[in-house]
Amino acid sequence: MARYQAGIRTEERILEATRELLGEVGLEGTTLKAICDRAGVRAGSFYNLFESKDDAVMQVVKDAIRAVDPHPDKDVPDSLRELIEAFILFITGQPEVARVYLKIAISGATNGSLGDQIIGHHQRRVARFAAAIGREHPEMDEEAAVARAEIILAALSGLAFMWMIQPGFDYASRARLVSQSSLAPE
Amino acid sequence: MARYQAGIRTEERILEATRELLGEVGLEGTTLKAICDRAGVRAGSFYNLFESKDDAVMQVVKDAIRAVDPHPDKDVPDSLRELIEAFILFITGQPEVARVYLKIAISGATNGSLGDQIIGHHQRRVARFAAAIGREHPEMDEEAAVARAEIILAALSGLAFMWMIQPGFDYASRARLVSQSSLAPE
DNA sequence: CCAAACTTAGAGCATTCACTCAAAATAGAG
DNA sequence: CTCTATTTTGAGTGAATGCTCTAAGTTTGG
Repeated sequence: MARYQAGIRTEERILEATRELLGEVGLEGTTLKAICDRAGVRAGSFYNLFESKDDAVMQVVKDAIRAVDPHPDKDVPDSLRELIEAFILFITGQPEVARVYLKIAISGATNGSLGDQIIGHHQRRVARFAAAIGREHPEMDEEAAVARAEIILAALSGLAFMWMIQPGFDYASRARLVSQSSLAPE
Repeated sequence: MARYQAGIRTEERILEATRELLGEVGLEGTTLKAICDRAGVRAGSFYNLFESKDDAVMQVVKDAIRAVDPHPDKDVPDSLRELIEAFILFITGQPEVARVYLKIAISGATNGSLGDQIIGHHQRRVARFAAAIGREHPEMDEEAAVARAEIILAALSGLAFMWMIQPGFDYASRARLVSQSSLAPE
């Protein structure tokens, strides 16, 4: 299954087109035709490289998350502060991709693989936050750490929600308040 | 424009069908055909009574909000605690309609009238929360009251988000913690 | 019972969507 | 250069979608 250069470049063009469209016109406007038009490709080529439209969208979302992941190589444990900063960067750095993420997550897992994958990612994120909290507060039992992780993520998500509705909302600084208050002793 | 009884009953059946469908299959599954099938009505009748599909969805969402509104008659000012309880009731009482609300809000106002209306409603809600806070804390200036209202709504929304992703999440009690902490002096 | 107003039916329209497929074109290894 | 594997094309499919329109039917007030 040796790839040719042409195919690899086409794949990149398609992902770039998908990323741009998600940013410009949201998930609704990111149709297959729109992706193909922008990438300068016909539908057949798209399906030679991707399983489905959702496949391409999911890759873009995953890339965006990965781009701000503090330690994509899994061996280094991350601090809560780093994780929170990564979340802030994810929301502020690619707001429209983040919007898609939240939207799909809210839509639930009934919609098929896209929702399933994002919810799965979210739950792994909760676990990662909880692990960091557990590491920094050894006196806390696991249940309490998970509860705190959920609250922190709820706050970060809720602030993101407000920001997306009210463009003037100062997301980053409010989110850092969450960081401070959550890092303080109970 | 005197209404006949038949038309009024049909309108109610359509709204009931829409409400049920939003709860059972979400916004995606609530198609015109599904609504009409369940209401036992043809498309023509639907459009005799509603401007568009979004019109019917919007009425359902508005009704749900209104049903838990502490003081629909505007003269009585509401307390912050009442407003928070109303929000909790909105989320827990009709979770799937609330899901639709959050989803449309996140989708933004570019999607047309549905998004516009929900964002408008949201902003009125912020103002109402801020007014209640201002009433209960006369020493606080207006800007601070608005900021606090935004944070409270962000927390409530974020918790709702978590609940929708993790069904085991105990929304009501966590949300009441927001209530307590936000009612405490600064 | 009449007539005007309102309601309903239901076929059908125009559009959009994600996706398929067989054949032509091209790239790359030997 | 040749031969094979990969890539690209682009018309086409079938299934949805929201919505329209006209003719027929029903309700209501007088």
